[in-house]
Amino acid sequence: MDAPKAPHLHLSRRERQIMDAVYKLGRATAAEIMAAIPDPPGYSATRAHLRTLEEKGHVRHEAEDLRYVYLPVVPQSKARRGALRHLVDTFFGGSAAQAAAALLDSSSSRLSAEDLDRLSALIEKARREGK
Amino acid sequence: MDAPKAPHLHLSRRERQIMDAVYKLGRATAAEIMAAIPDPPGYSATRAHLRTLEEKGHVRHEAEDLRYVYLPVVPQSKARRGALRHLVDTFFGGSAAQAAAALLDSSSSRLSAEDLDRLSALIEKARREGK
DNA sequence: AGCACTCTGCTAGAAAACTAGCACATTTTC
DNA sequence: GAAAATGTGCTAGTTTTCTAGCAGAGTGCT
Repeated sequence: MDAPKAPHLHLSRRERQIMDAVYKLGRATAAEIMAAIPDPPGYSATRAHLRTLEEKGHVRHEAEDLRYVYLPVVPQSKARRGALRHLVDTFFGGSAAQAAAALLDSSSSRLSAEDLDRLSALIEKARREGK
Repeated sequence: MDAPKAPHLHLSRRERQIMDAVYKLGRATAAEIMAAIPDPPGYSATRAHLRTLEEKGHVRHEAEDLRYVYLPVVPQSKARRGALRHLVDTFFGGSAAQAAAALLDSSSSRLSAEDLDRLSALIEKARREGK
């Protein structure tokens, strides 16, 4: 039992930025990760942080084509849940519904018809289950 | 223009925890904030961080009944947007729909009938606007 | 008044984060 | 097979973060 439950909780600023990049990219080299960070550290610093993160159990690496490709230890699907829970908790008083409403509202123009259908279906499902 | 656009981006670990507490509580004293942090710093440390955060323009305080009550400078409604955008971007490939789906899916049992109605209405609205 | 309590501001030392640069290894190019 | 590129591990120094403790100010109680 070494993999942390809540990935983001105790990370420093840089470590968090790097983990964000890793989750965003899925799998990436040090150079790619560095490039994905807004206010990027140097290459050397990035690698050092990645080594630290690996030691802490947040990422692992695979040797691929002569370099290391880094991957999150906690899979994106799990990490998502934690991140969502945290956000809902701190910004929406724990109400997932309010958070969902904010999502629908803020980017209504970008949702495709298929997206809307899919969401409607989920709501119907929730209705049935809740009944 | 001194208030930061993306509140969470450059904060240290403790500062981020404190800002989370401030947003969660809305307005709170140093003691309340400290109590709201999982792995809390000492009272003295909390106050020191609050002073730093105030200096950086993240929080302000009002004297109330002999103590200071701290409030976020960027209102929750704005901060939410940024937080959502960031989360959607790093964990859901930029797809708000996927994020919303995850929200509906993960906590379907907790959504009330009213919540579901409200969400349905939002979806309908989006459909009309998108058409 | 004197004492206890609670809060603030400040400061300095410890701890952690952050970073650049070097040495070594492997592959590619000439 | 030498030189250039590219990648790794490591280490040590600087900077920032984090923290506890103390002094002062205000309030309320006896």
